[in-house]
Amino acid sequence: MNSRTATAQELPWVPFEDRRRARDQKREAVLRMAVTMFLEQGYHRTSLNEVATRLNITKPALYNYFSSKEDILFECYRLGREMYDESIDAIRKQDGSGIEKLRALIRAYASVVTQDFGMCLVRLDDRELGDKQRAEVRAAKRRYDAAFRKQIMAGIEDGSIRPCDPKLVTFAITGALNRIGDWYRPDGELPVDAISDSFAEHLTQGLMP
Amino acid sequence: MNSRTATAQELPWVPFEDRRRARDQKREAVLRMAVTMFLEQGYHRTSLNEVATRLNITKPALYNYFSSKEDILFECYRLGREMYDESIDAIRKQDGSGIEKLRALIRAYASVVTQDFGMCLVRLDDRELGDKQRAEVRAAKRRYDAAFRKQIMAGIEDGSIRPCDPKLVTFAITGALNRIGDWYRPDGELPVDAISDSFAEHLTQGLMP
DNA sequence: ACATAAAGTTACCAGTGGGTAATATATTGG
DNA sequence: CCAATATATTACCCACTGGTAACTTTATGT
Repeated sequence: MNSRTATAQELPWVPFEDRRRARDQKREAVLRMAVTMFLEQGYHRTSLNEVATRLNITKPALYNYFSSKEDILFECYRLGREMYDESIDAIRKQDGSGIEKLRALIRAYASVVTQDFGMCLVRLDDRELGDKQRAEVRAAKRRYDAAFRKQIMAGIEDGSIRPCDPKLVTFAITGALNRIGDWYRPDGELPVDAISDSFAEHLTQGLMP
Repeated sequence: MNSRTATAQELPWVPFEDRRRARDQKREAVLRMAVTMFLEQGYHRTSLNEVATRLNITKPALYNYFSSKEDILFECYRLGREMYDESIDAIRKQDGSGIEKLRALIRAYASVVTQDFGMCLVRLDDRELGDKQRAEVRAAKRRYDAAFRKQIMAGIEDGSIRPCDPKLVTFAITGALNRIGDWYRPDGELPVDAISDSFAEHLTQGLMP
């Protein structure tokens, strides 16, 4: 709980001076604070006043970096999406049997979904966004889903996974993975590695021929 | 009040009962509409004005049945909880091997989680509730979790499930199940039975000795 | 050192939404 | 028919929040 407490971050705004920091760093600091608070309290229950106060600035200052609250949320999604995209691309380039790559995919996904920006993609409600931005986010989500499905089909192809319904199996796997954010605590007793290993194991155990 | 109670034993109890029933029906209609809209649009984006309008009444009329918006939400949770409790109790009384009962539990849970009141328990944010009510809801969620965990342990006991970490396996199973509400559509091509069968199959496949 | 732009602050606005008070309207029991 | 009760409506209030305007302060380039 405390390890993710909002004030625990390092702030580019020291109460008084030393405000000579790069714009991008400040922008990112806003995003880090925002995503943390959105996850902690929920999007609606987090006011921009609160976010600003915890950054040692005032609300209108946020509008130097973002055009709206929704914009902040969307940028959080963007950073999250980059994490997923990179992870998935990395796996795609690897080689190995279908089931091995599926396990790697599960582990990679688990490691992203346990971090703030990755978590926000599966825990925050994308219905807050406007049509265009929401469409972008949903397209990304569908791509991640498709990555799993393709990997399962590849496994069936090469015989490392026994025939099954890729769609339903994907739902089961991503469902289990997405929900990690609901119970995972960074300072808890279960390290990410243990979780991802166990999930990679258990969720693919029944898929072997 | 007192004189009415006395006369109530004679005859006119029936019309009174009728009235009370009418009231309960209306109350329930409010809840059904509310939960549907909460799930459709999200809790915050659903105003009581909207709910009332769709019921052909006005907002203050809602306060005849509920004391606050939060109260409405909590009562939705209550109905949902009843569904889970009944399902789980029914399974508990059955007999069969550990893994068979685990599969039954998965199927039962899936059938609840695809209905509005059941869905609201896993999709709506219980942080909207006040401390006391939230505690109640979370306690219920923990009980459902415990039901799975116990069932897995019982299966390990009787040899129908091979040794594993009940906690992590429970997380994986309930995670997959809870997320059904994110993609399930009542009018879609996948009937509930197909989903629950597939999940009961896939999620326990790797648990056999 | 000074002009200028960037970055912050104070003060404020407007829309929204939960909730209430006063009131009107049926419905029921006597 | 009358009194009482339940139920609904209209007309509000008020707190909060996202967002903006105008002004002040700070940093920077020449």
